Amino acid sequence: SVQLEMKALWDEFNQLGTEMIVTKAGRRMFPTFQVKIFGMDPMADYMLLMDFVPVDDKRYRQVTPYAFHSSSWLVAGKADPATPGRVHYHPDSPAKGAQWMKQIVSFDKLKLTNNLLDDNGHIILNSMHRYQPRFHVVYVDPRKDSEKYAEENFKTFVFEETRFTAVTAYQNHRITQLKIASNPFAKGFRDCDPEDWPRNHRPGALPLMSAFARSRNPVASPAHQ
Amino acid sequence: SVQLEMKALWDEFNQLGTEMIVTKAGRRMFPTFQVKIFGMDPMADYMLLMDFVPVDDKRYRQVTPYAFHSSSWLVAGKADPATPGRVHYHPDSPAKGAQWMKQIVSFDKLKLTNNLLDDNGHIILNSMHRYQPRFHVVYVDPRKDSEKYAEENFKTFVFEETRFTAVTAYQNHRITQLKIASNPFAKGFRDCDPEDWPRNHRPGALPLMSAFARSRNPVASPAHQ
DNA sequence: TTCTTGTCACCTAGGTGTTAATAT
DNA sequence: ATATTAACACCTAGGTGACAAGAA
Repeated sequence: SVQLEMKALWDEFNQLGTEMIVTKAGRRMFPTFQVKIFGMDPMADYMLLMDFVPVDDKRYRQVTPYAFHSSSWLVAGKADPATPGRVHYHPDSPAKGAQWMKQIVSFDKLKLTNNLLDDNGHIILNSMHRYQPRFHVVYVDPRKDSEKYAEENFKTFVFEETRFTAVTAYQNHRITQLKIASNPFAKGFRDCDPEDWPRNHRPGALPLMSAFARSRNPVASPAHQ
Repeated sequence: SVQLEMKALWDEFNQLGTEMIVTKAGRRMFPTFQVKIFGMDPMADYMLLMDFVPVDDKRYRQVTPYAFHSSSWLVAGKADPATPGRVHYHPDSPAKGAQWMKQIVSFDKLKLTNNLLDDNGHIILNSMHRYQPRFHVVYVDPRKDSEKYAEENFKTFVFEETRFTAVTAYQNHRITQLKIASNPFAKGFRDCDPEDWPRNHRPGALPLMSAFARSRNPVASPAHQ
């Protein structure tokens, strides 16, 4: 069995409608997909991997800018042609069950891109489409004709609270604020509670949102030469 | 067969008498021990590891400060009691031969410590003693009674130019300068040739040494109160 | 006196959202 | 009008030798 780590945080994002940035160079997910695993054979080898499947066949649109705080999306038509269905193997694969079970397994090397020609092995997604991450455990069968048992050596786990919309820029300002509040790498954009987060964070108690229009980069205004 | 990477740099250090810092928290080696590997069975599993053996049974002493530029050492007596003979497994172990051969194998996670009670799995060495790094390749024998074949499934490689003296502070100023000149993390201490190194570096052409007594930290000179 | 320790400024390396400019 | 890109300030995380103070 598998337990999703940081479930409370995932739930908080999911309630607002999680968005994940995709870039040409590849962007990590936040929250990071992390799991605790139970019930493996400690001595057997396993491969761990993830893939991403479309939640529906729709393409989404930004809502009018003045509803930026809203979490609503407009359906903009049918989905774009499917992207190459890549998978991401956890870099420690293959490893023994004992190794996988003795600590949290973190997919923090996984990156999302919208570059259809990506050759860094990143996961390719269509922006403005919704995706469901999936987690797969593959038992490395020592038998010679292991291909025949592929079916039974394969187990898939889906956590619906990890669904998200791929975007090139955040659409919902509350998602932006929750990312800033909870991702250590975005600390530079925080306004308040320099020490209250994430130590004393209770899920459900949302952080104070900062004023919308605060300029934090007074430098470098090339001013349209 | 195995080929040592950055051999020219190792030679340059070795000529001066390589020193490696050991600290309580653990310090990486520089140069980093890196190898290219040839002739493995691409489909077989291997473990790669390193250990460190004393070069002699001597303890060394600092020479008088006014000979700081010299690379000479005084023998200070017999070696201290041997440290726990730890080994460092390359973190990617075990992996297929194909995986090991397709790129340079770098032991950049290996750290040296002088803390006999270290529980971070670092290599424990005695300061002021000389050591020879060794590189071992272990074939993971799929046979049930693999223990019996341990002898033949084991191969050791020694590069004498990687010998060094463990120290808590550099003894030879020319070693310090060569470290500063060639280690990217020490760039803050460089005086000259901000771009000539290491791009245009030819082994044998030693970098210009900076003036000995140049204060780069004008702050905090308590001046012997 | 010789050696070790802990702190520090200064780097490398790379993950954030912001912003202005560009593309569609 | 909407979506994407690239440069950037500002972080996290951690690897350097210098230095002063402490230990042996």
